[in-house]
Amino acid sequence: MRLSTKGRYGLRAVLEIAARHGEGPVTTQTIAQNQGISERYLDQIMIPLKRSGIINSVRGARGGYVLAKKAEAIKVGDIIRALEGPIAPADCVSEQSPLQCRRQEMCITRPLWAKLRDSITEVLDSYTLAELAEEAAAMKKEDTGHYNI
Amino acid sequence: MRLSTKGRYGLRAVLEIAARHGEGPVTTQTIAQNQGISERYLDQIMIPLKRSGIINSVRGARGGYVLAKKAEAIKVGDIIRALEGPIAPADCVSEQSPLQCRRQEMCITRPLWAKLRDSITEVLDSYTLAELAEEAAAMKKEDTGHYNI
DNA sequence: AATAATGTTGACAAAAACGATAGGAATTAA
DNA sequence: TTAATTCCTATCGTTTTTGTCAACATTATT
Repeated sequence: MRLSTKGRYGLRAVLEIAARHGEGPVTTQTIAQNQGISERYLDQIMIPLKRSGIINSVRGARGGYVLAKKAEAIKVGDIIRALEGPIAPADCVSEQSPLQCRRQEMCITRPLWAKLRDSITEVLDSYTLAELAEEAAAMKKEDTGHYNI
Repeated sequence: MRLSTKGRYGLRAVLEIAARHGEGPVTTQTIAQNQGISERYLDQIMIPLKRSGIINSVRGARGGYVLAKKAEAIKVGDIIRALEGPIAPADCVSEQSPLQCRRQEMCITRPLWAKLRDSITEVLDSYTLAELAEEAAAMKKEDTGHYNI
């Protein structure tokens, strides 16, 4: 029951991009420095985020990353799914193509896992990037803006 | 966001013990056969379950495992915690001794992880073994009782 | 005494997570 | 056009997790 660093770093990265909206493309260097993440590792995280249509890249000098949609339209769940795959406490209740087990109509624990999955998605999909970025902006006024985890 | 086999197997094992209440101690052999789990692996799973006071062991011939308390008093969450550790989507919001990060009062994502943790525990602690075992008993009447995942 | 069961430890392999490195390819600014 | 900047991809190594197996000690029953 643990999120990997990929999902957590990814959310922070996108949050950083959202916070710098209006400054033009944000480089991985900027994100890595501000968030204390390895820049190379960050490179790998940005790829699936781009493929999922959450961010767009701008190549060349003065390039970087920008949000692909409005912050209001990006759910935290989208970011987690892009980086960690479909949400599934057990394979048999995966959001995408759940694994069929021999007697799932006889399985006692399956309904429990399904309820757990729904509960998780409900939380992750209830937060949009805009809501989180707003809080971030409020916090930044009081400090340097360096935040973690 | 995935439960390991330890937790899932463990729940099924305890469920099997609960279902065989009245038959005396249940051996790992019986459980392993019925659930299709490696007996050696099961050995390792039983240890933390015993340490957590969920089951008791009976050594020697005709020994095995029995529930340490009434099935009504055992929550699914207890079993998961015993086998997977404290519930924590991120270390900073662990149920037990959360890891302090430098500026947690400035962290934007932390409240989100905390809410996620609460949502997970709420589901896992809402199910008792008795409730699940009841369903299992009802199902067994209609079939051989071999169920998975 | 023999048997059947748990308790404990260690070793092991496979997979995933984590992070670093290197070398392009593409674009823009100068 | 050249050089700088940046994305992009692939690979590699380390560590941790996951899952399995085996050997031996301990205990209780028969």
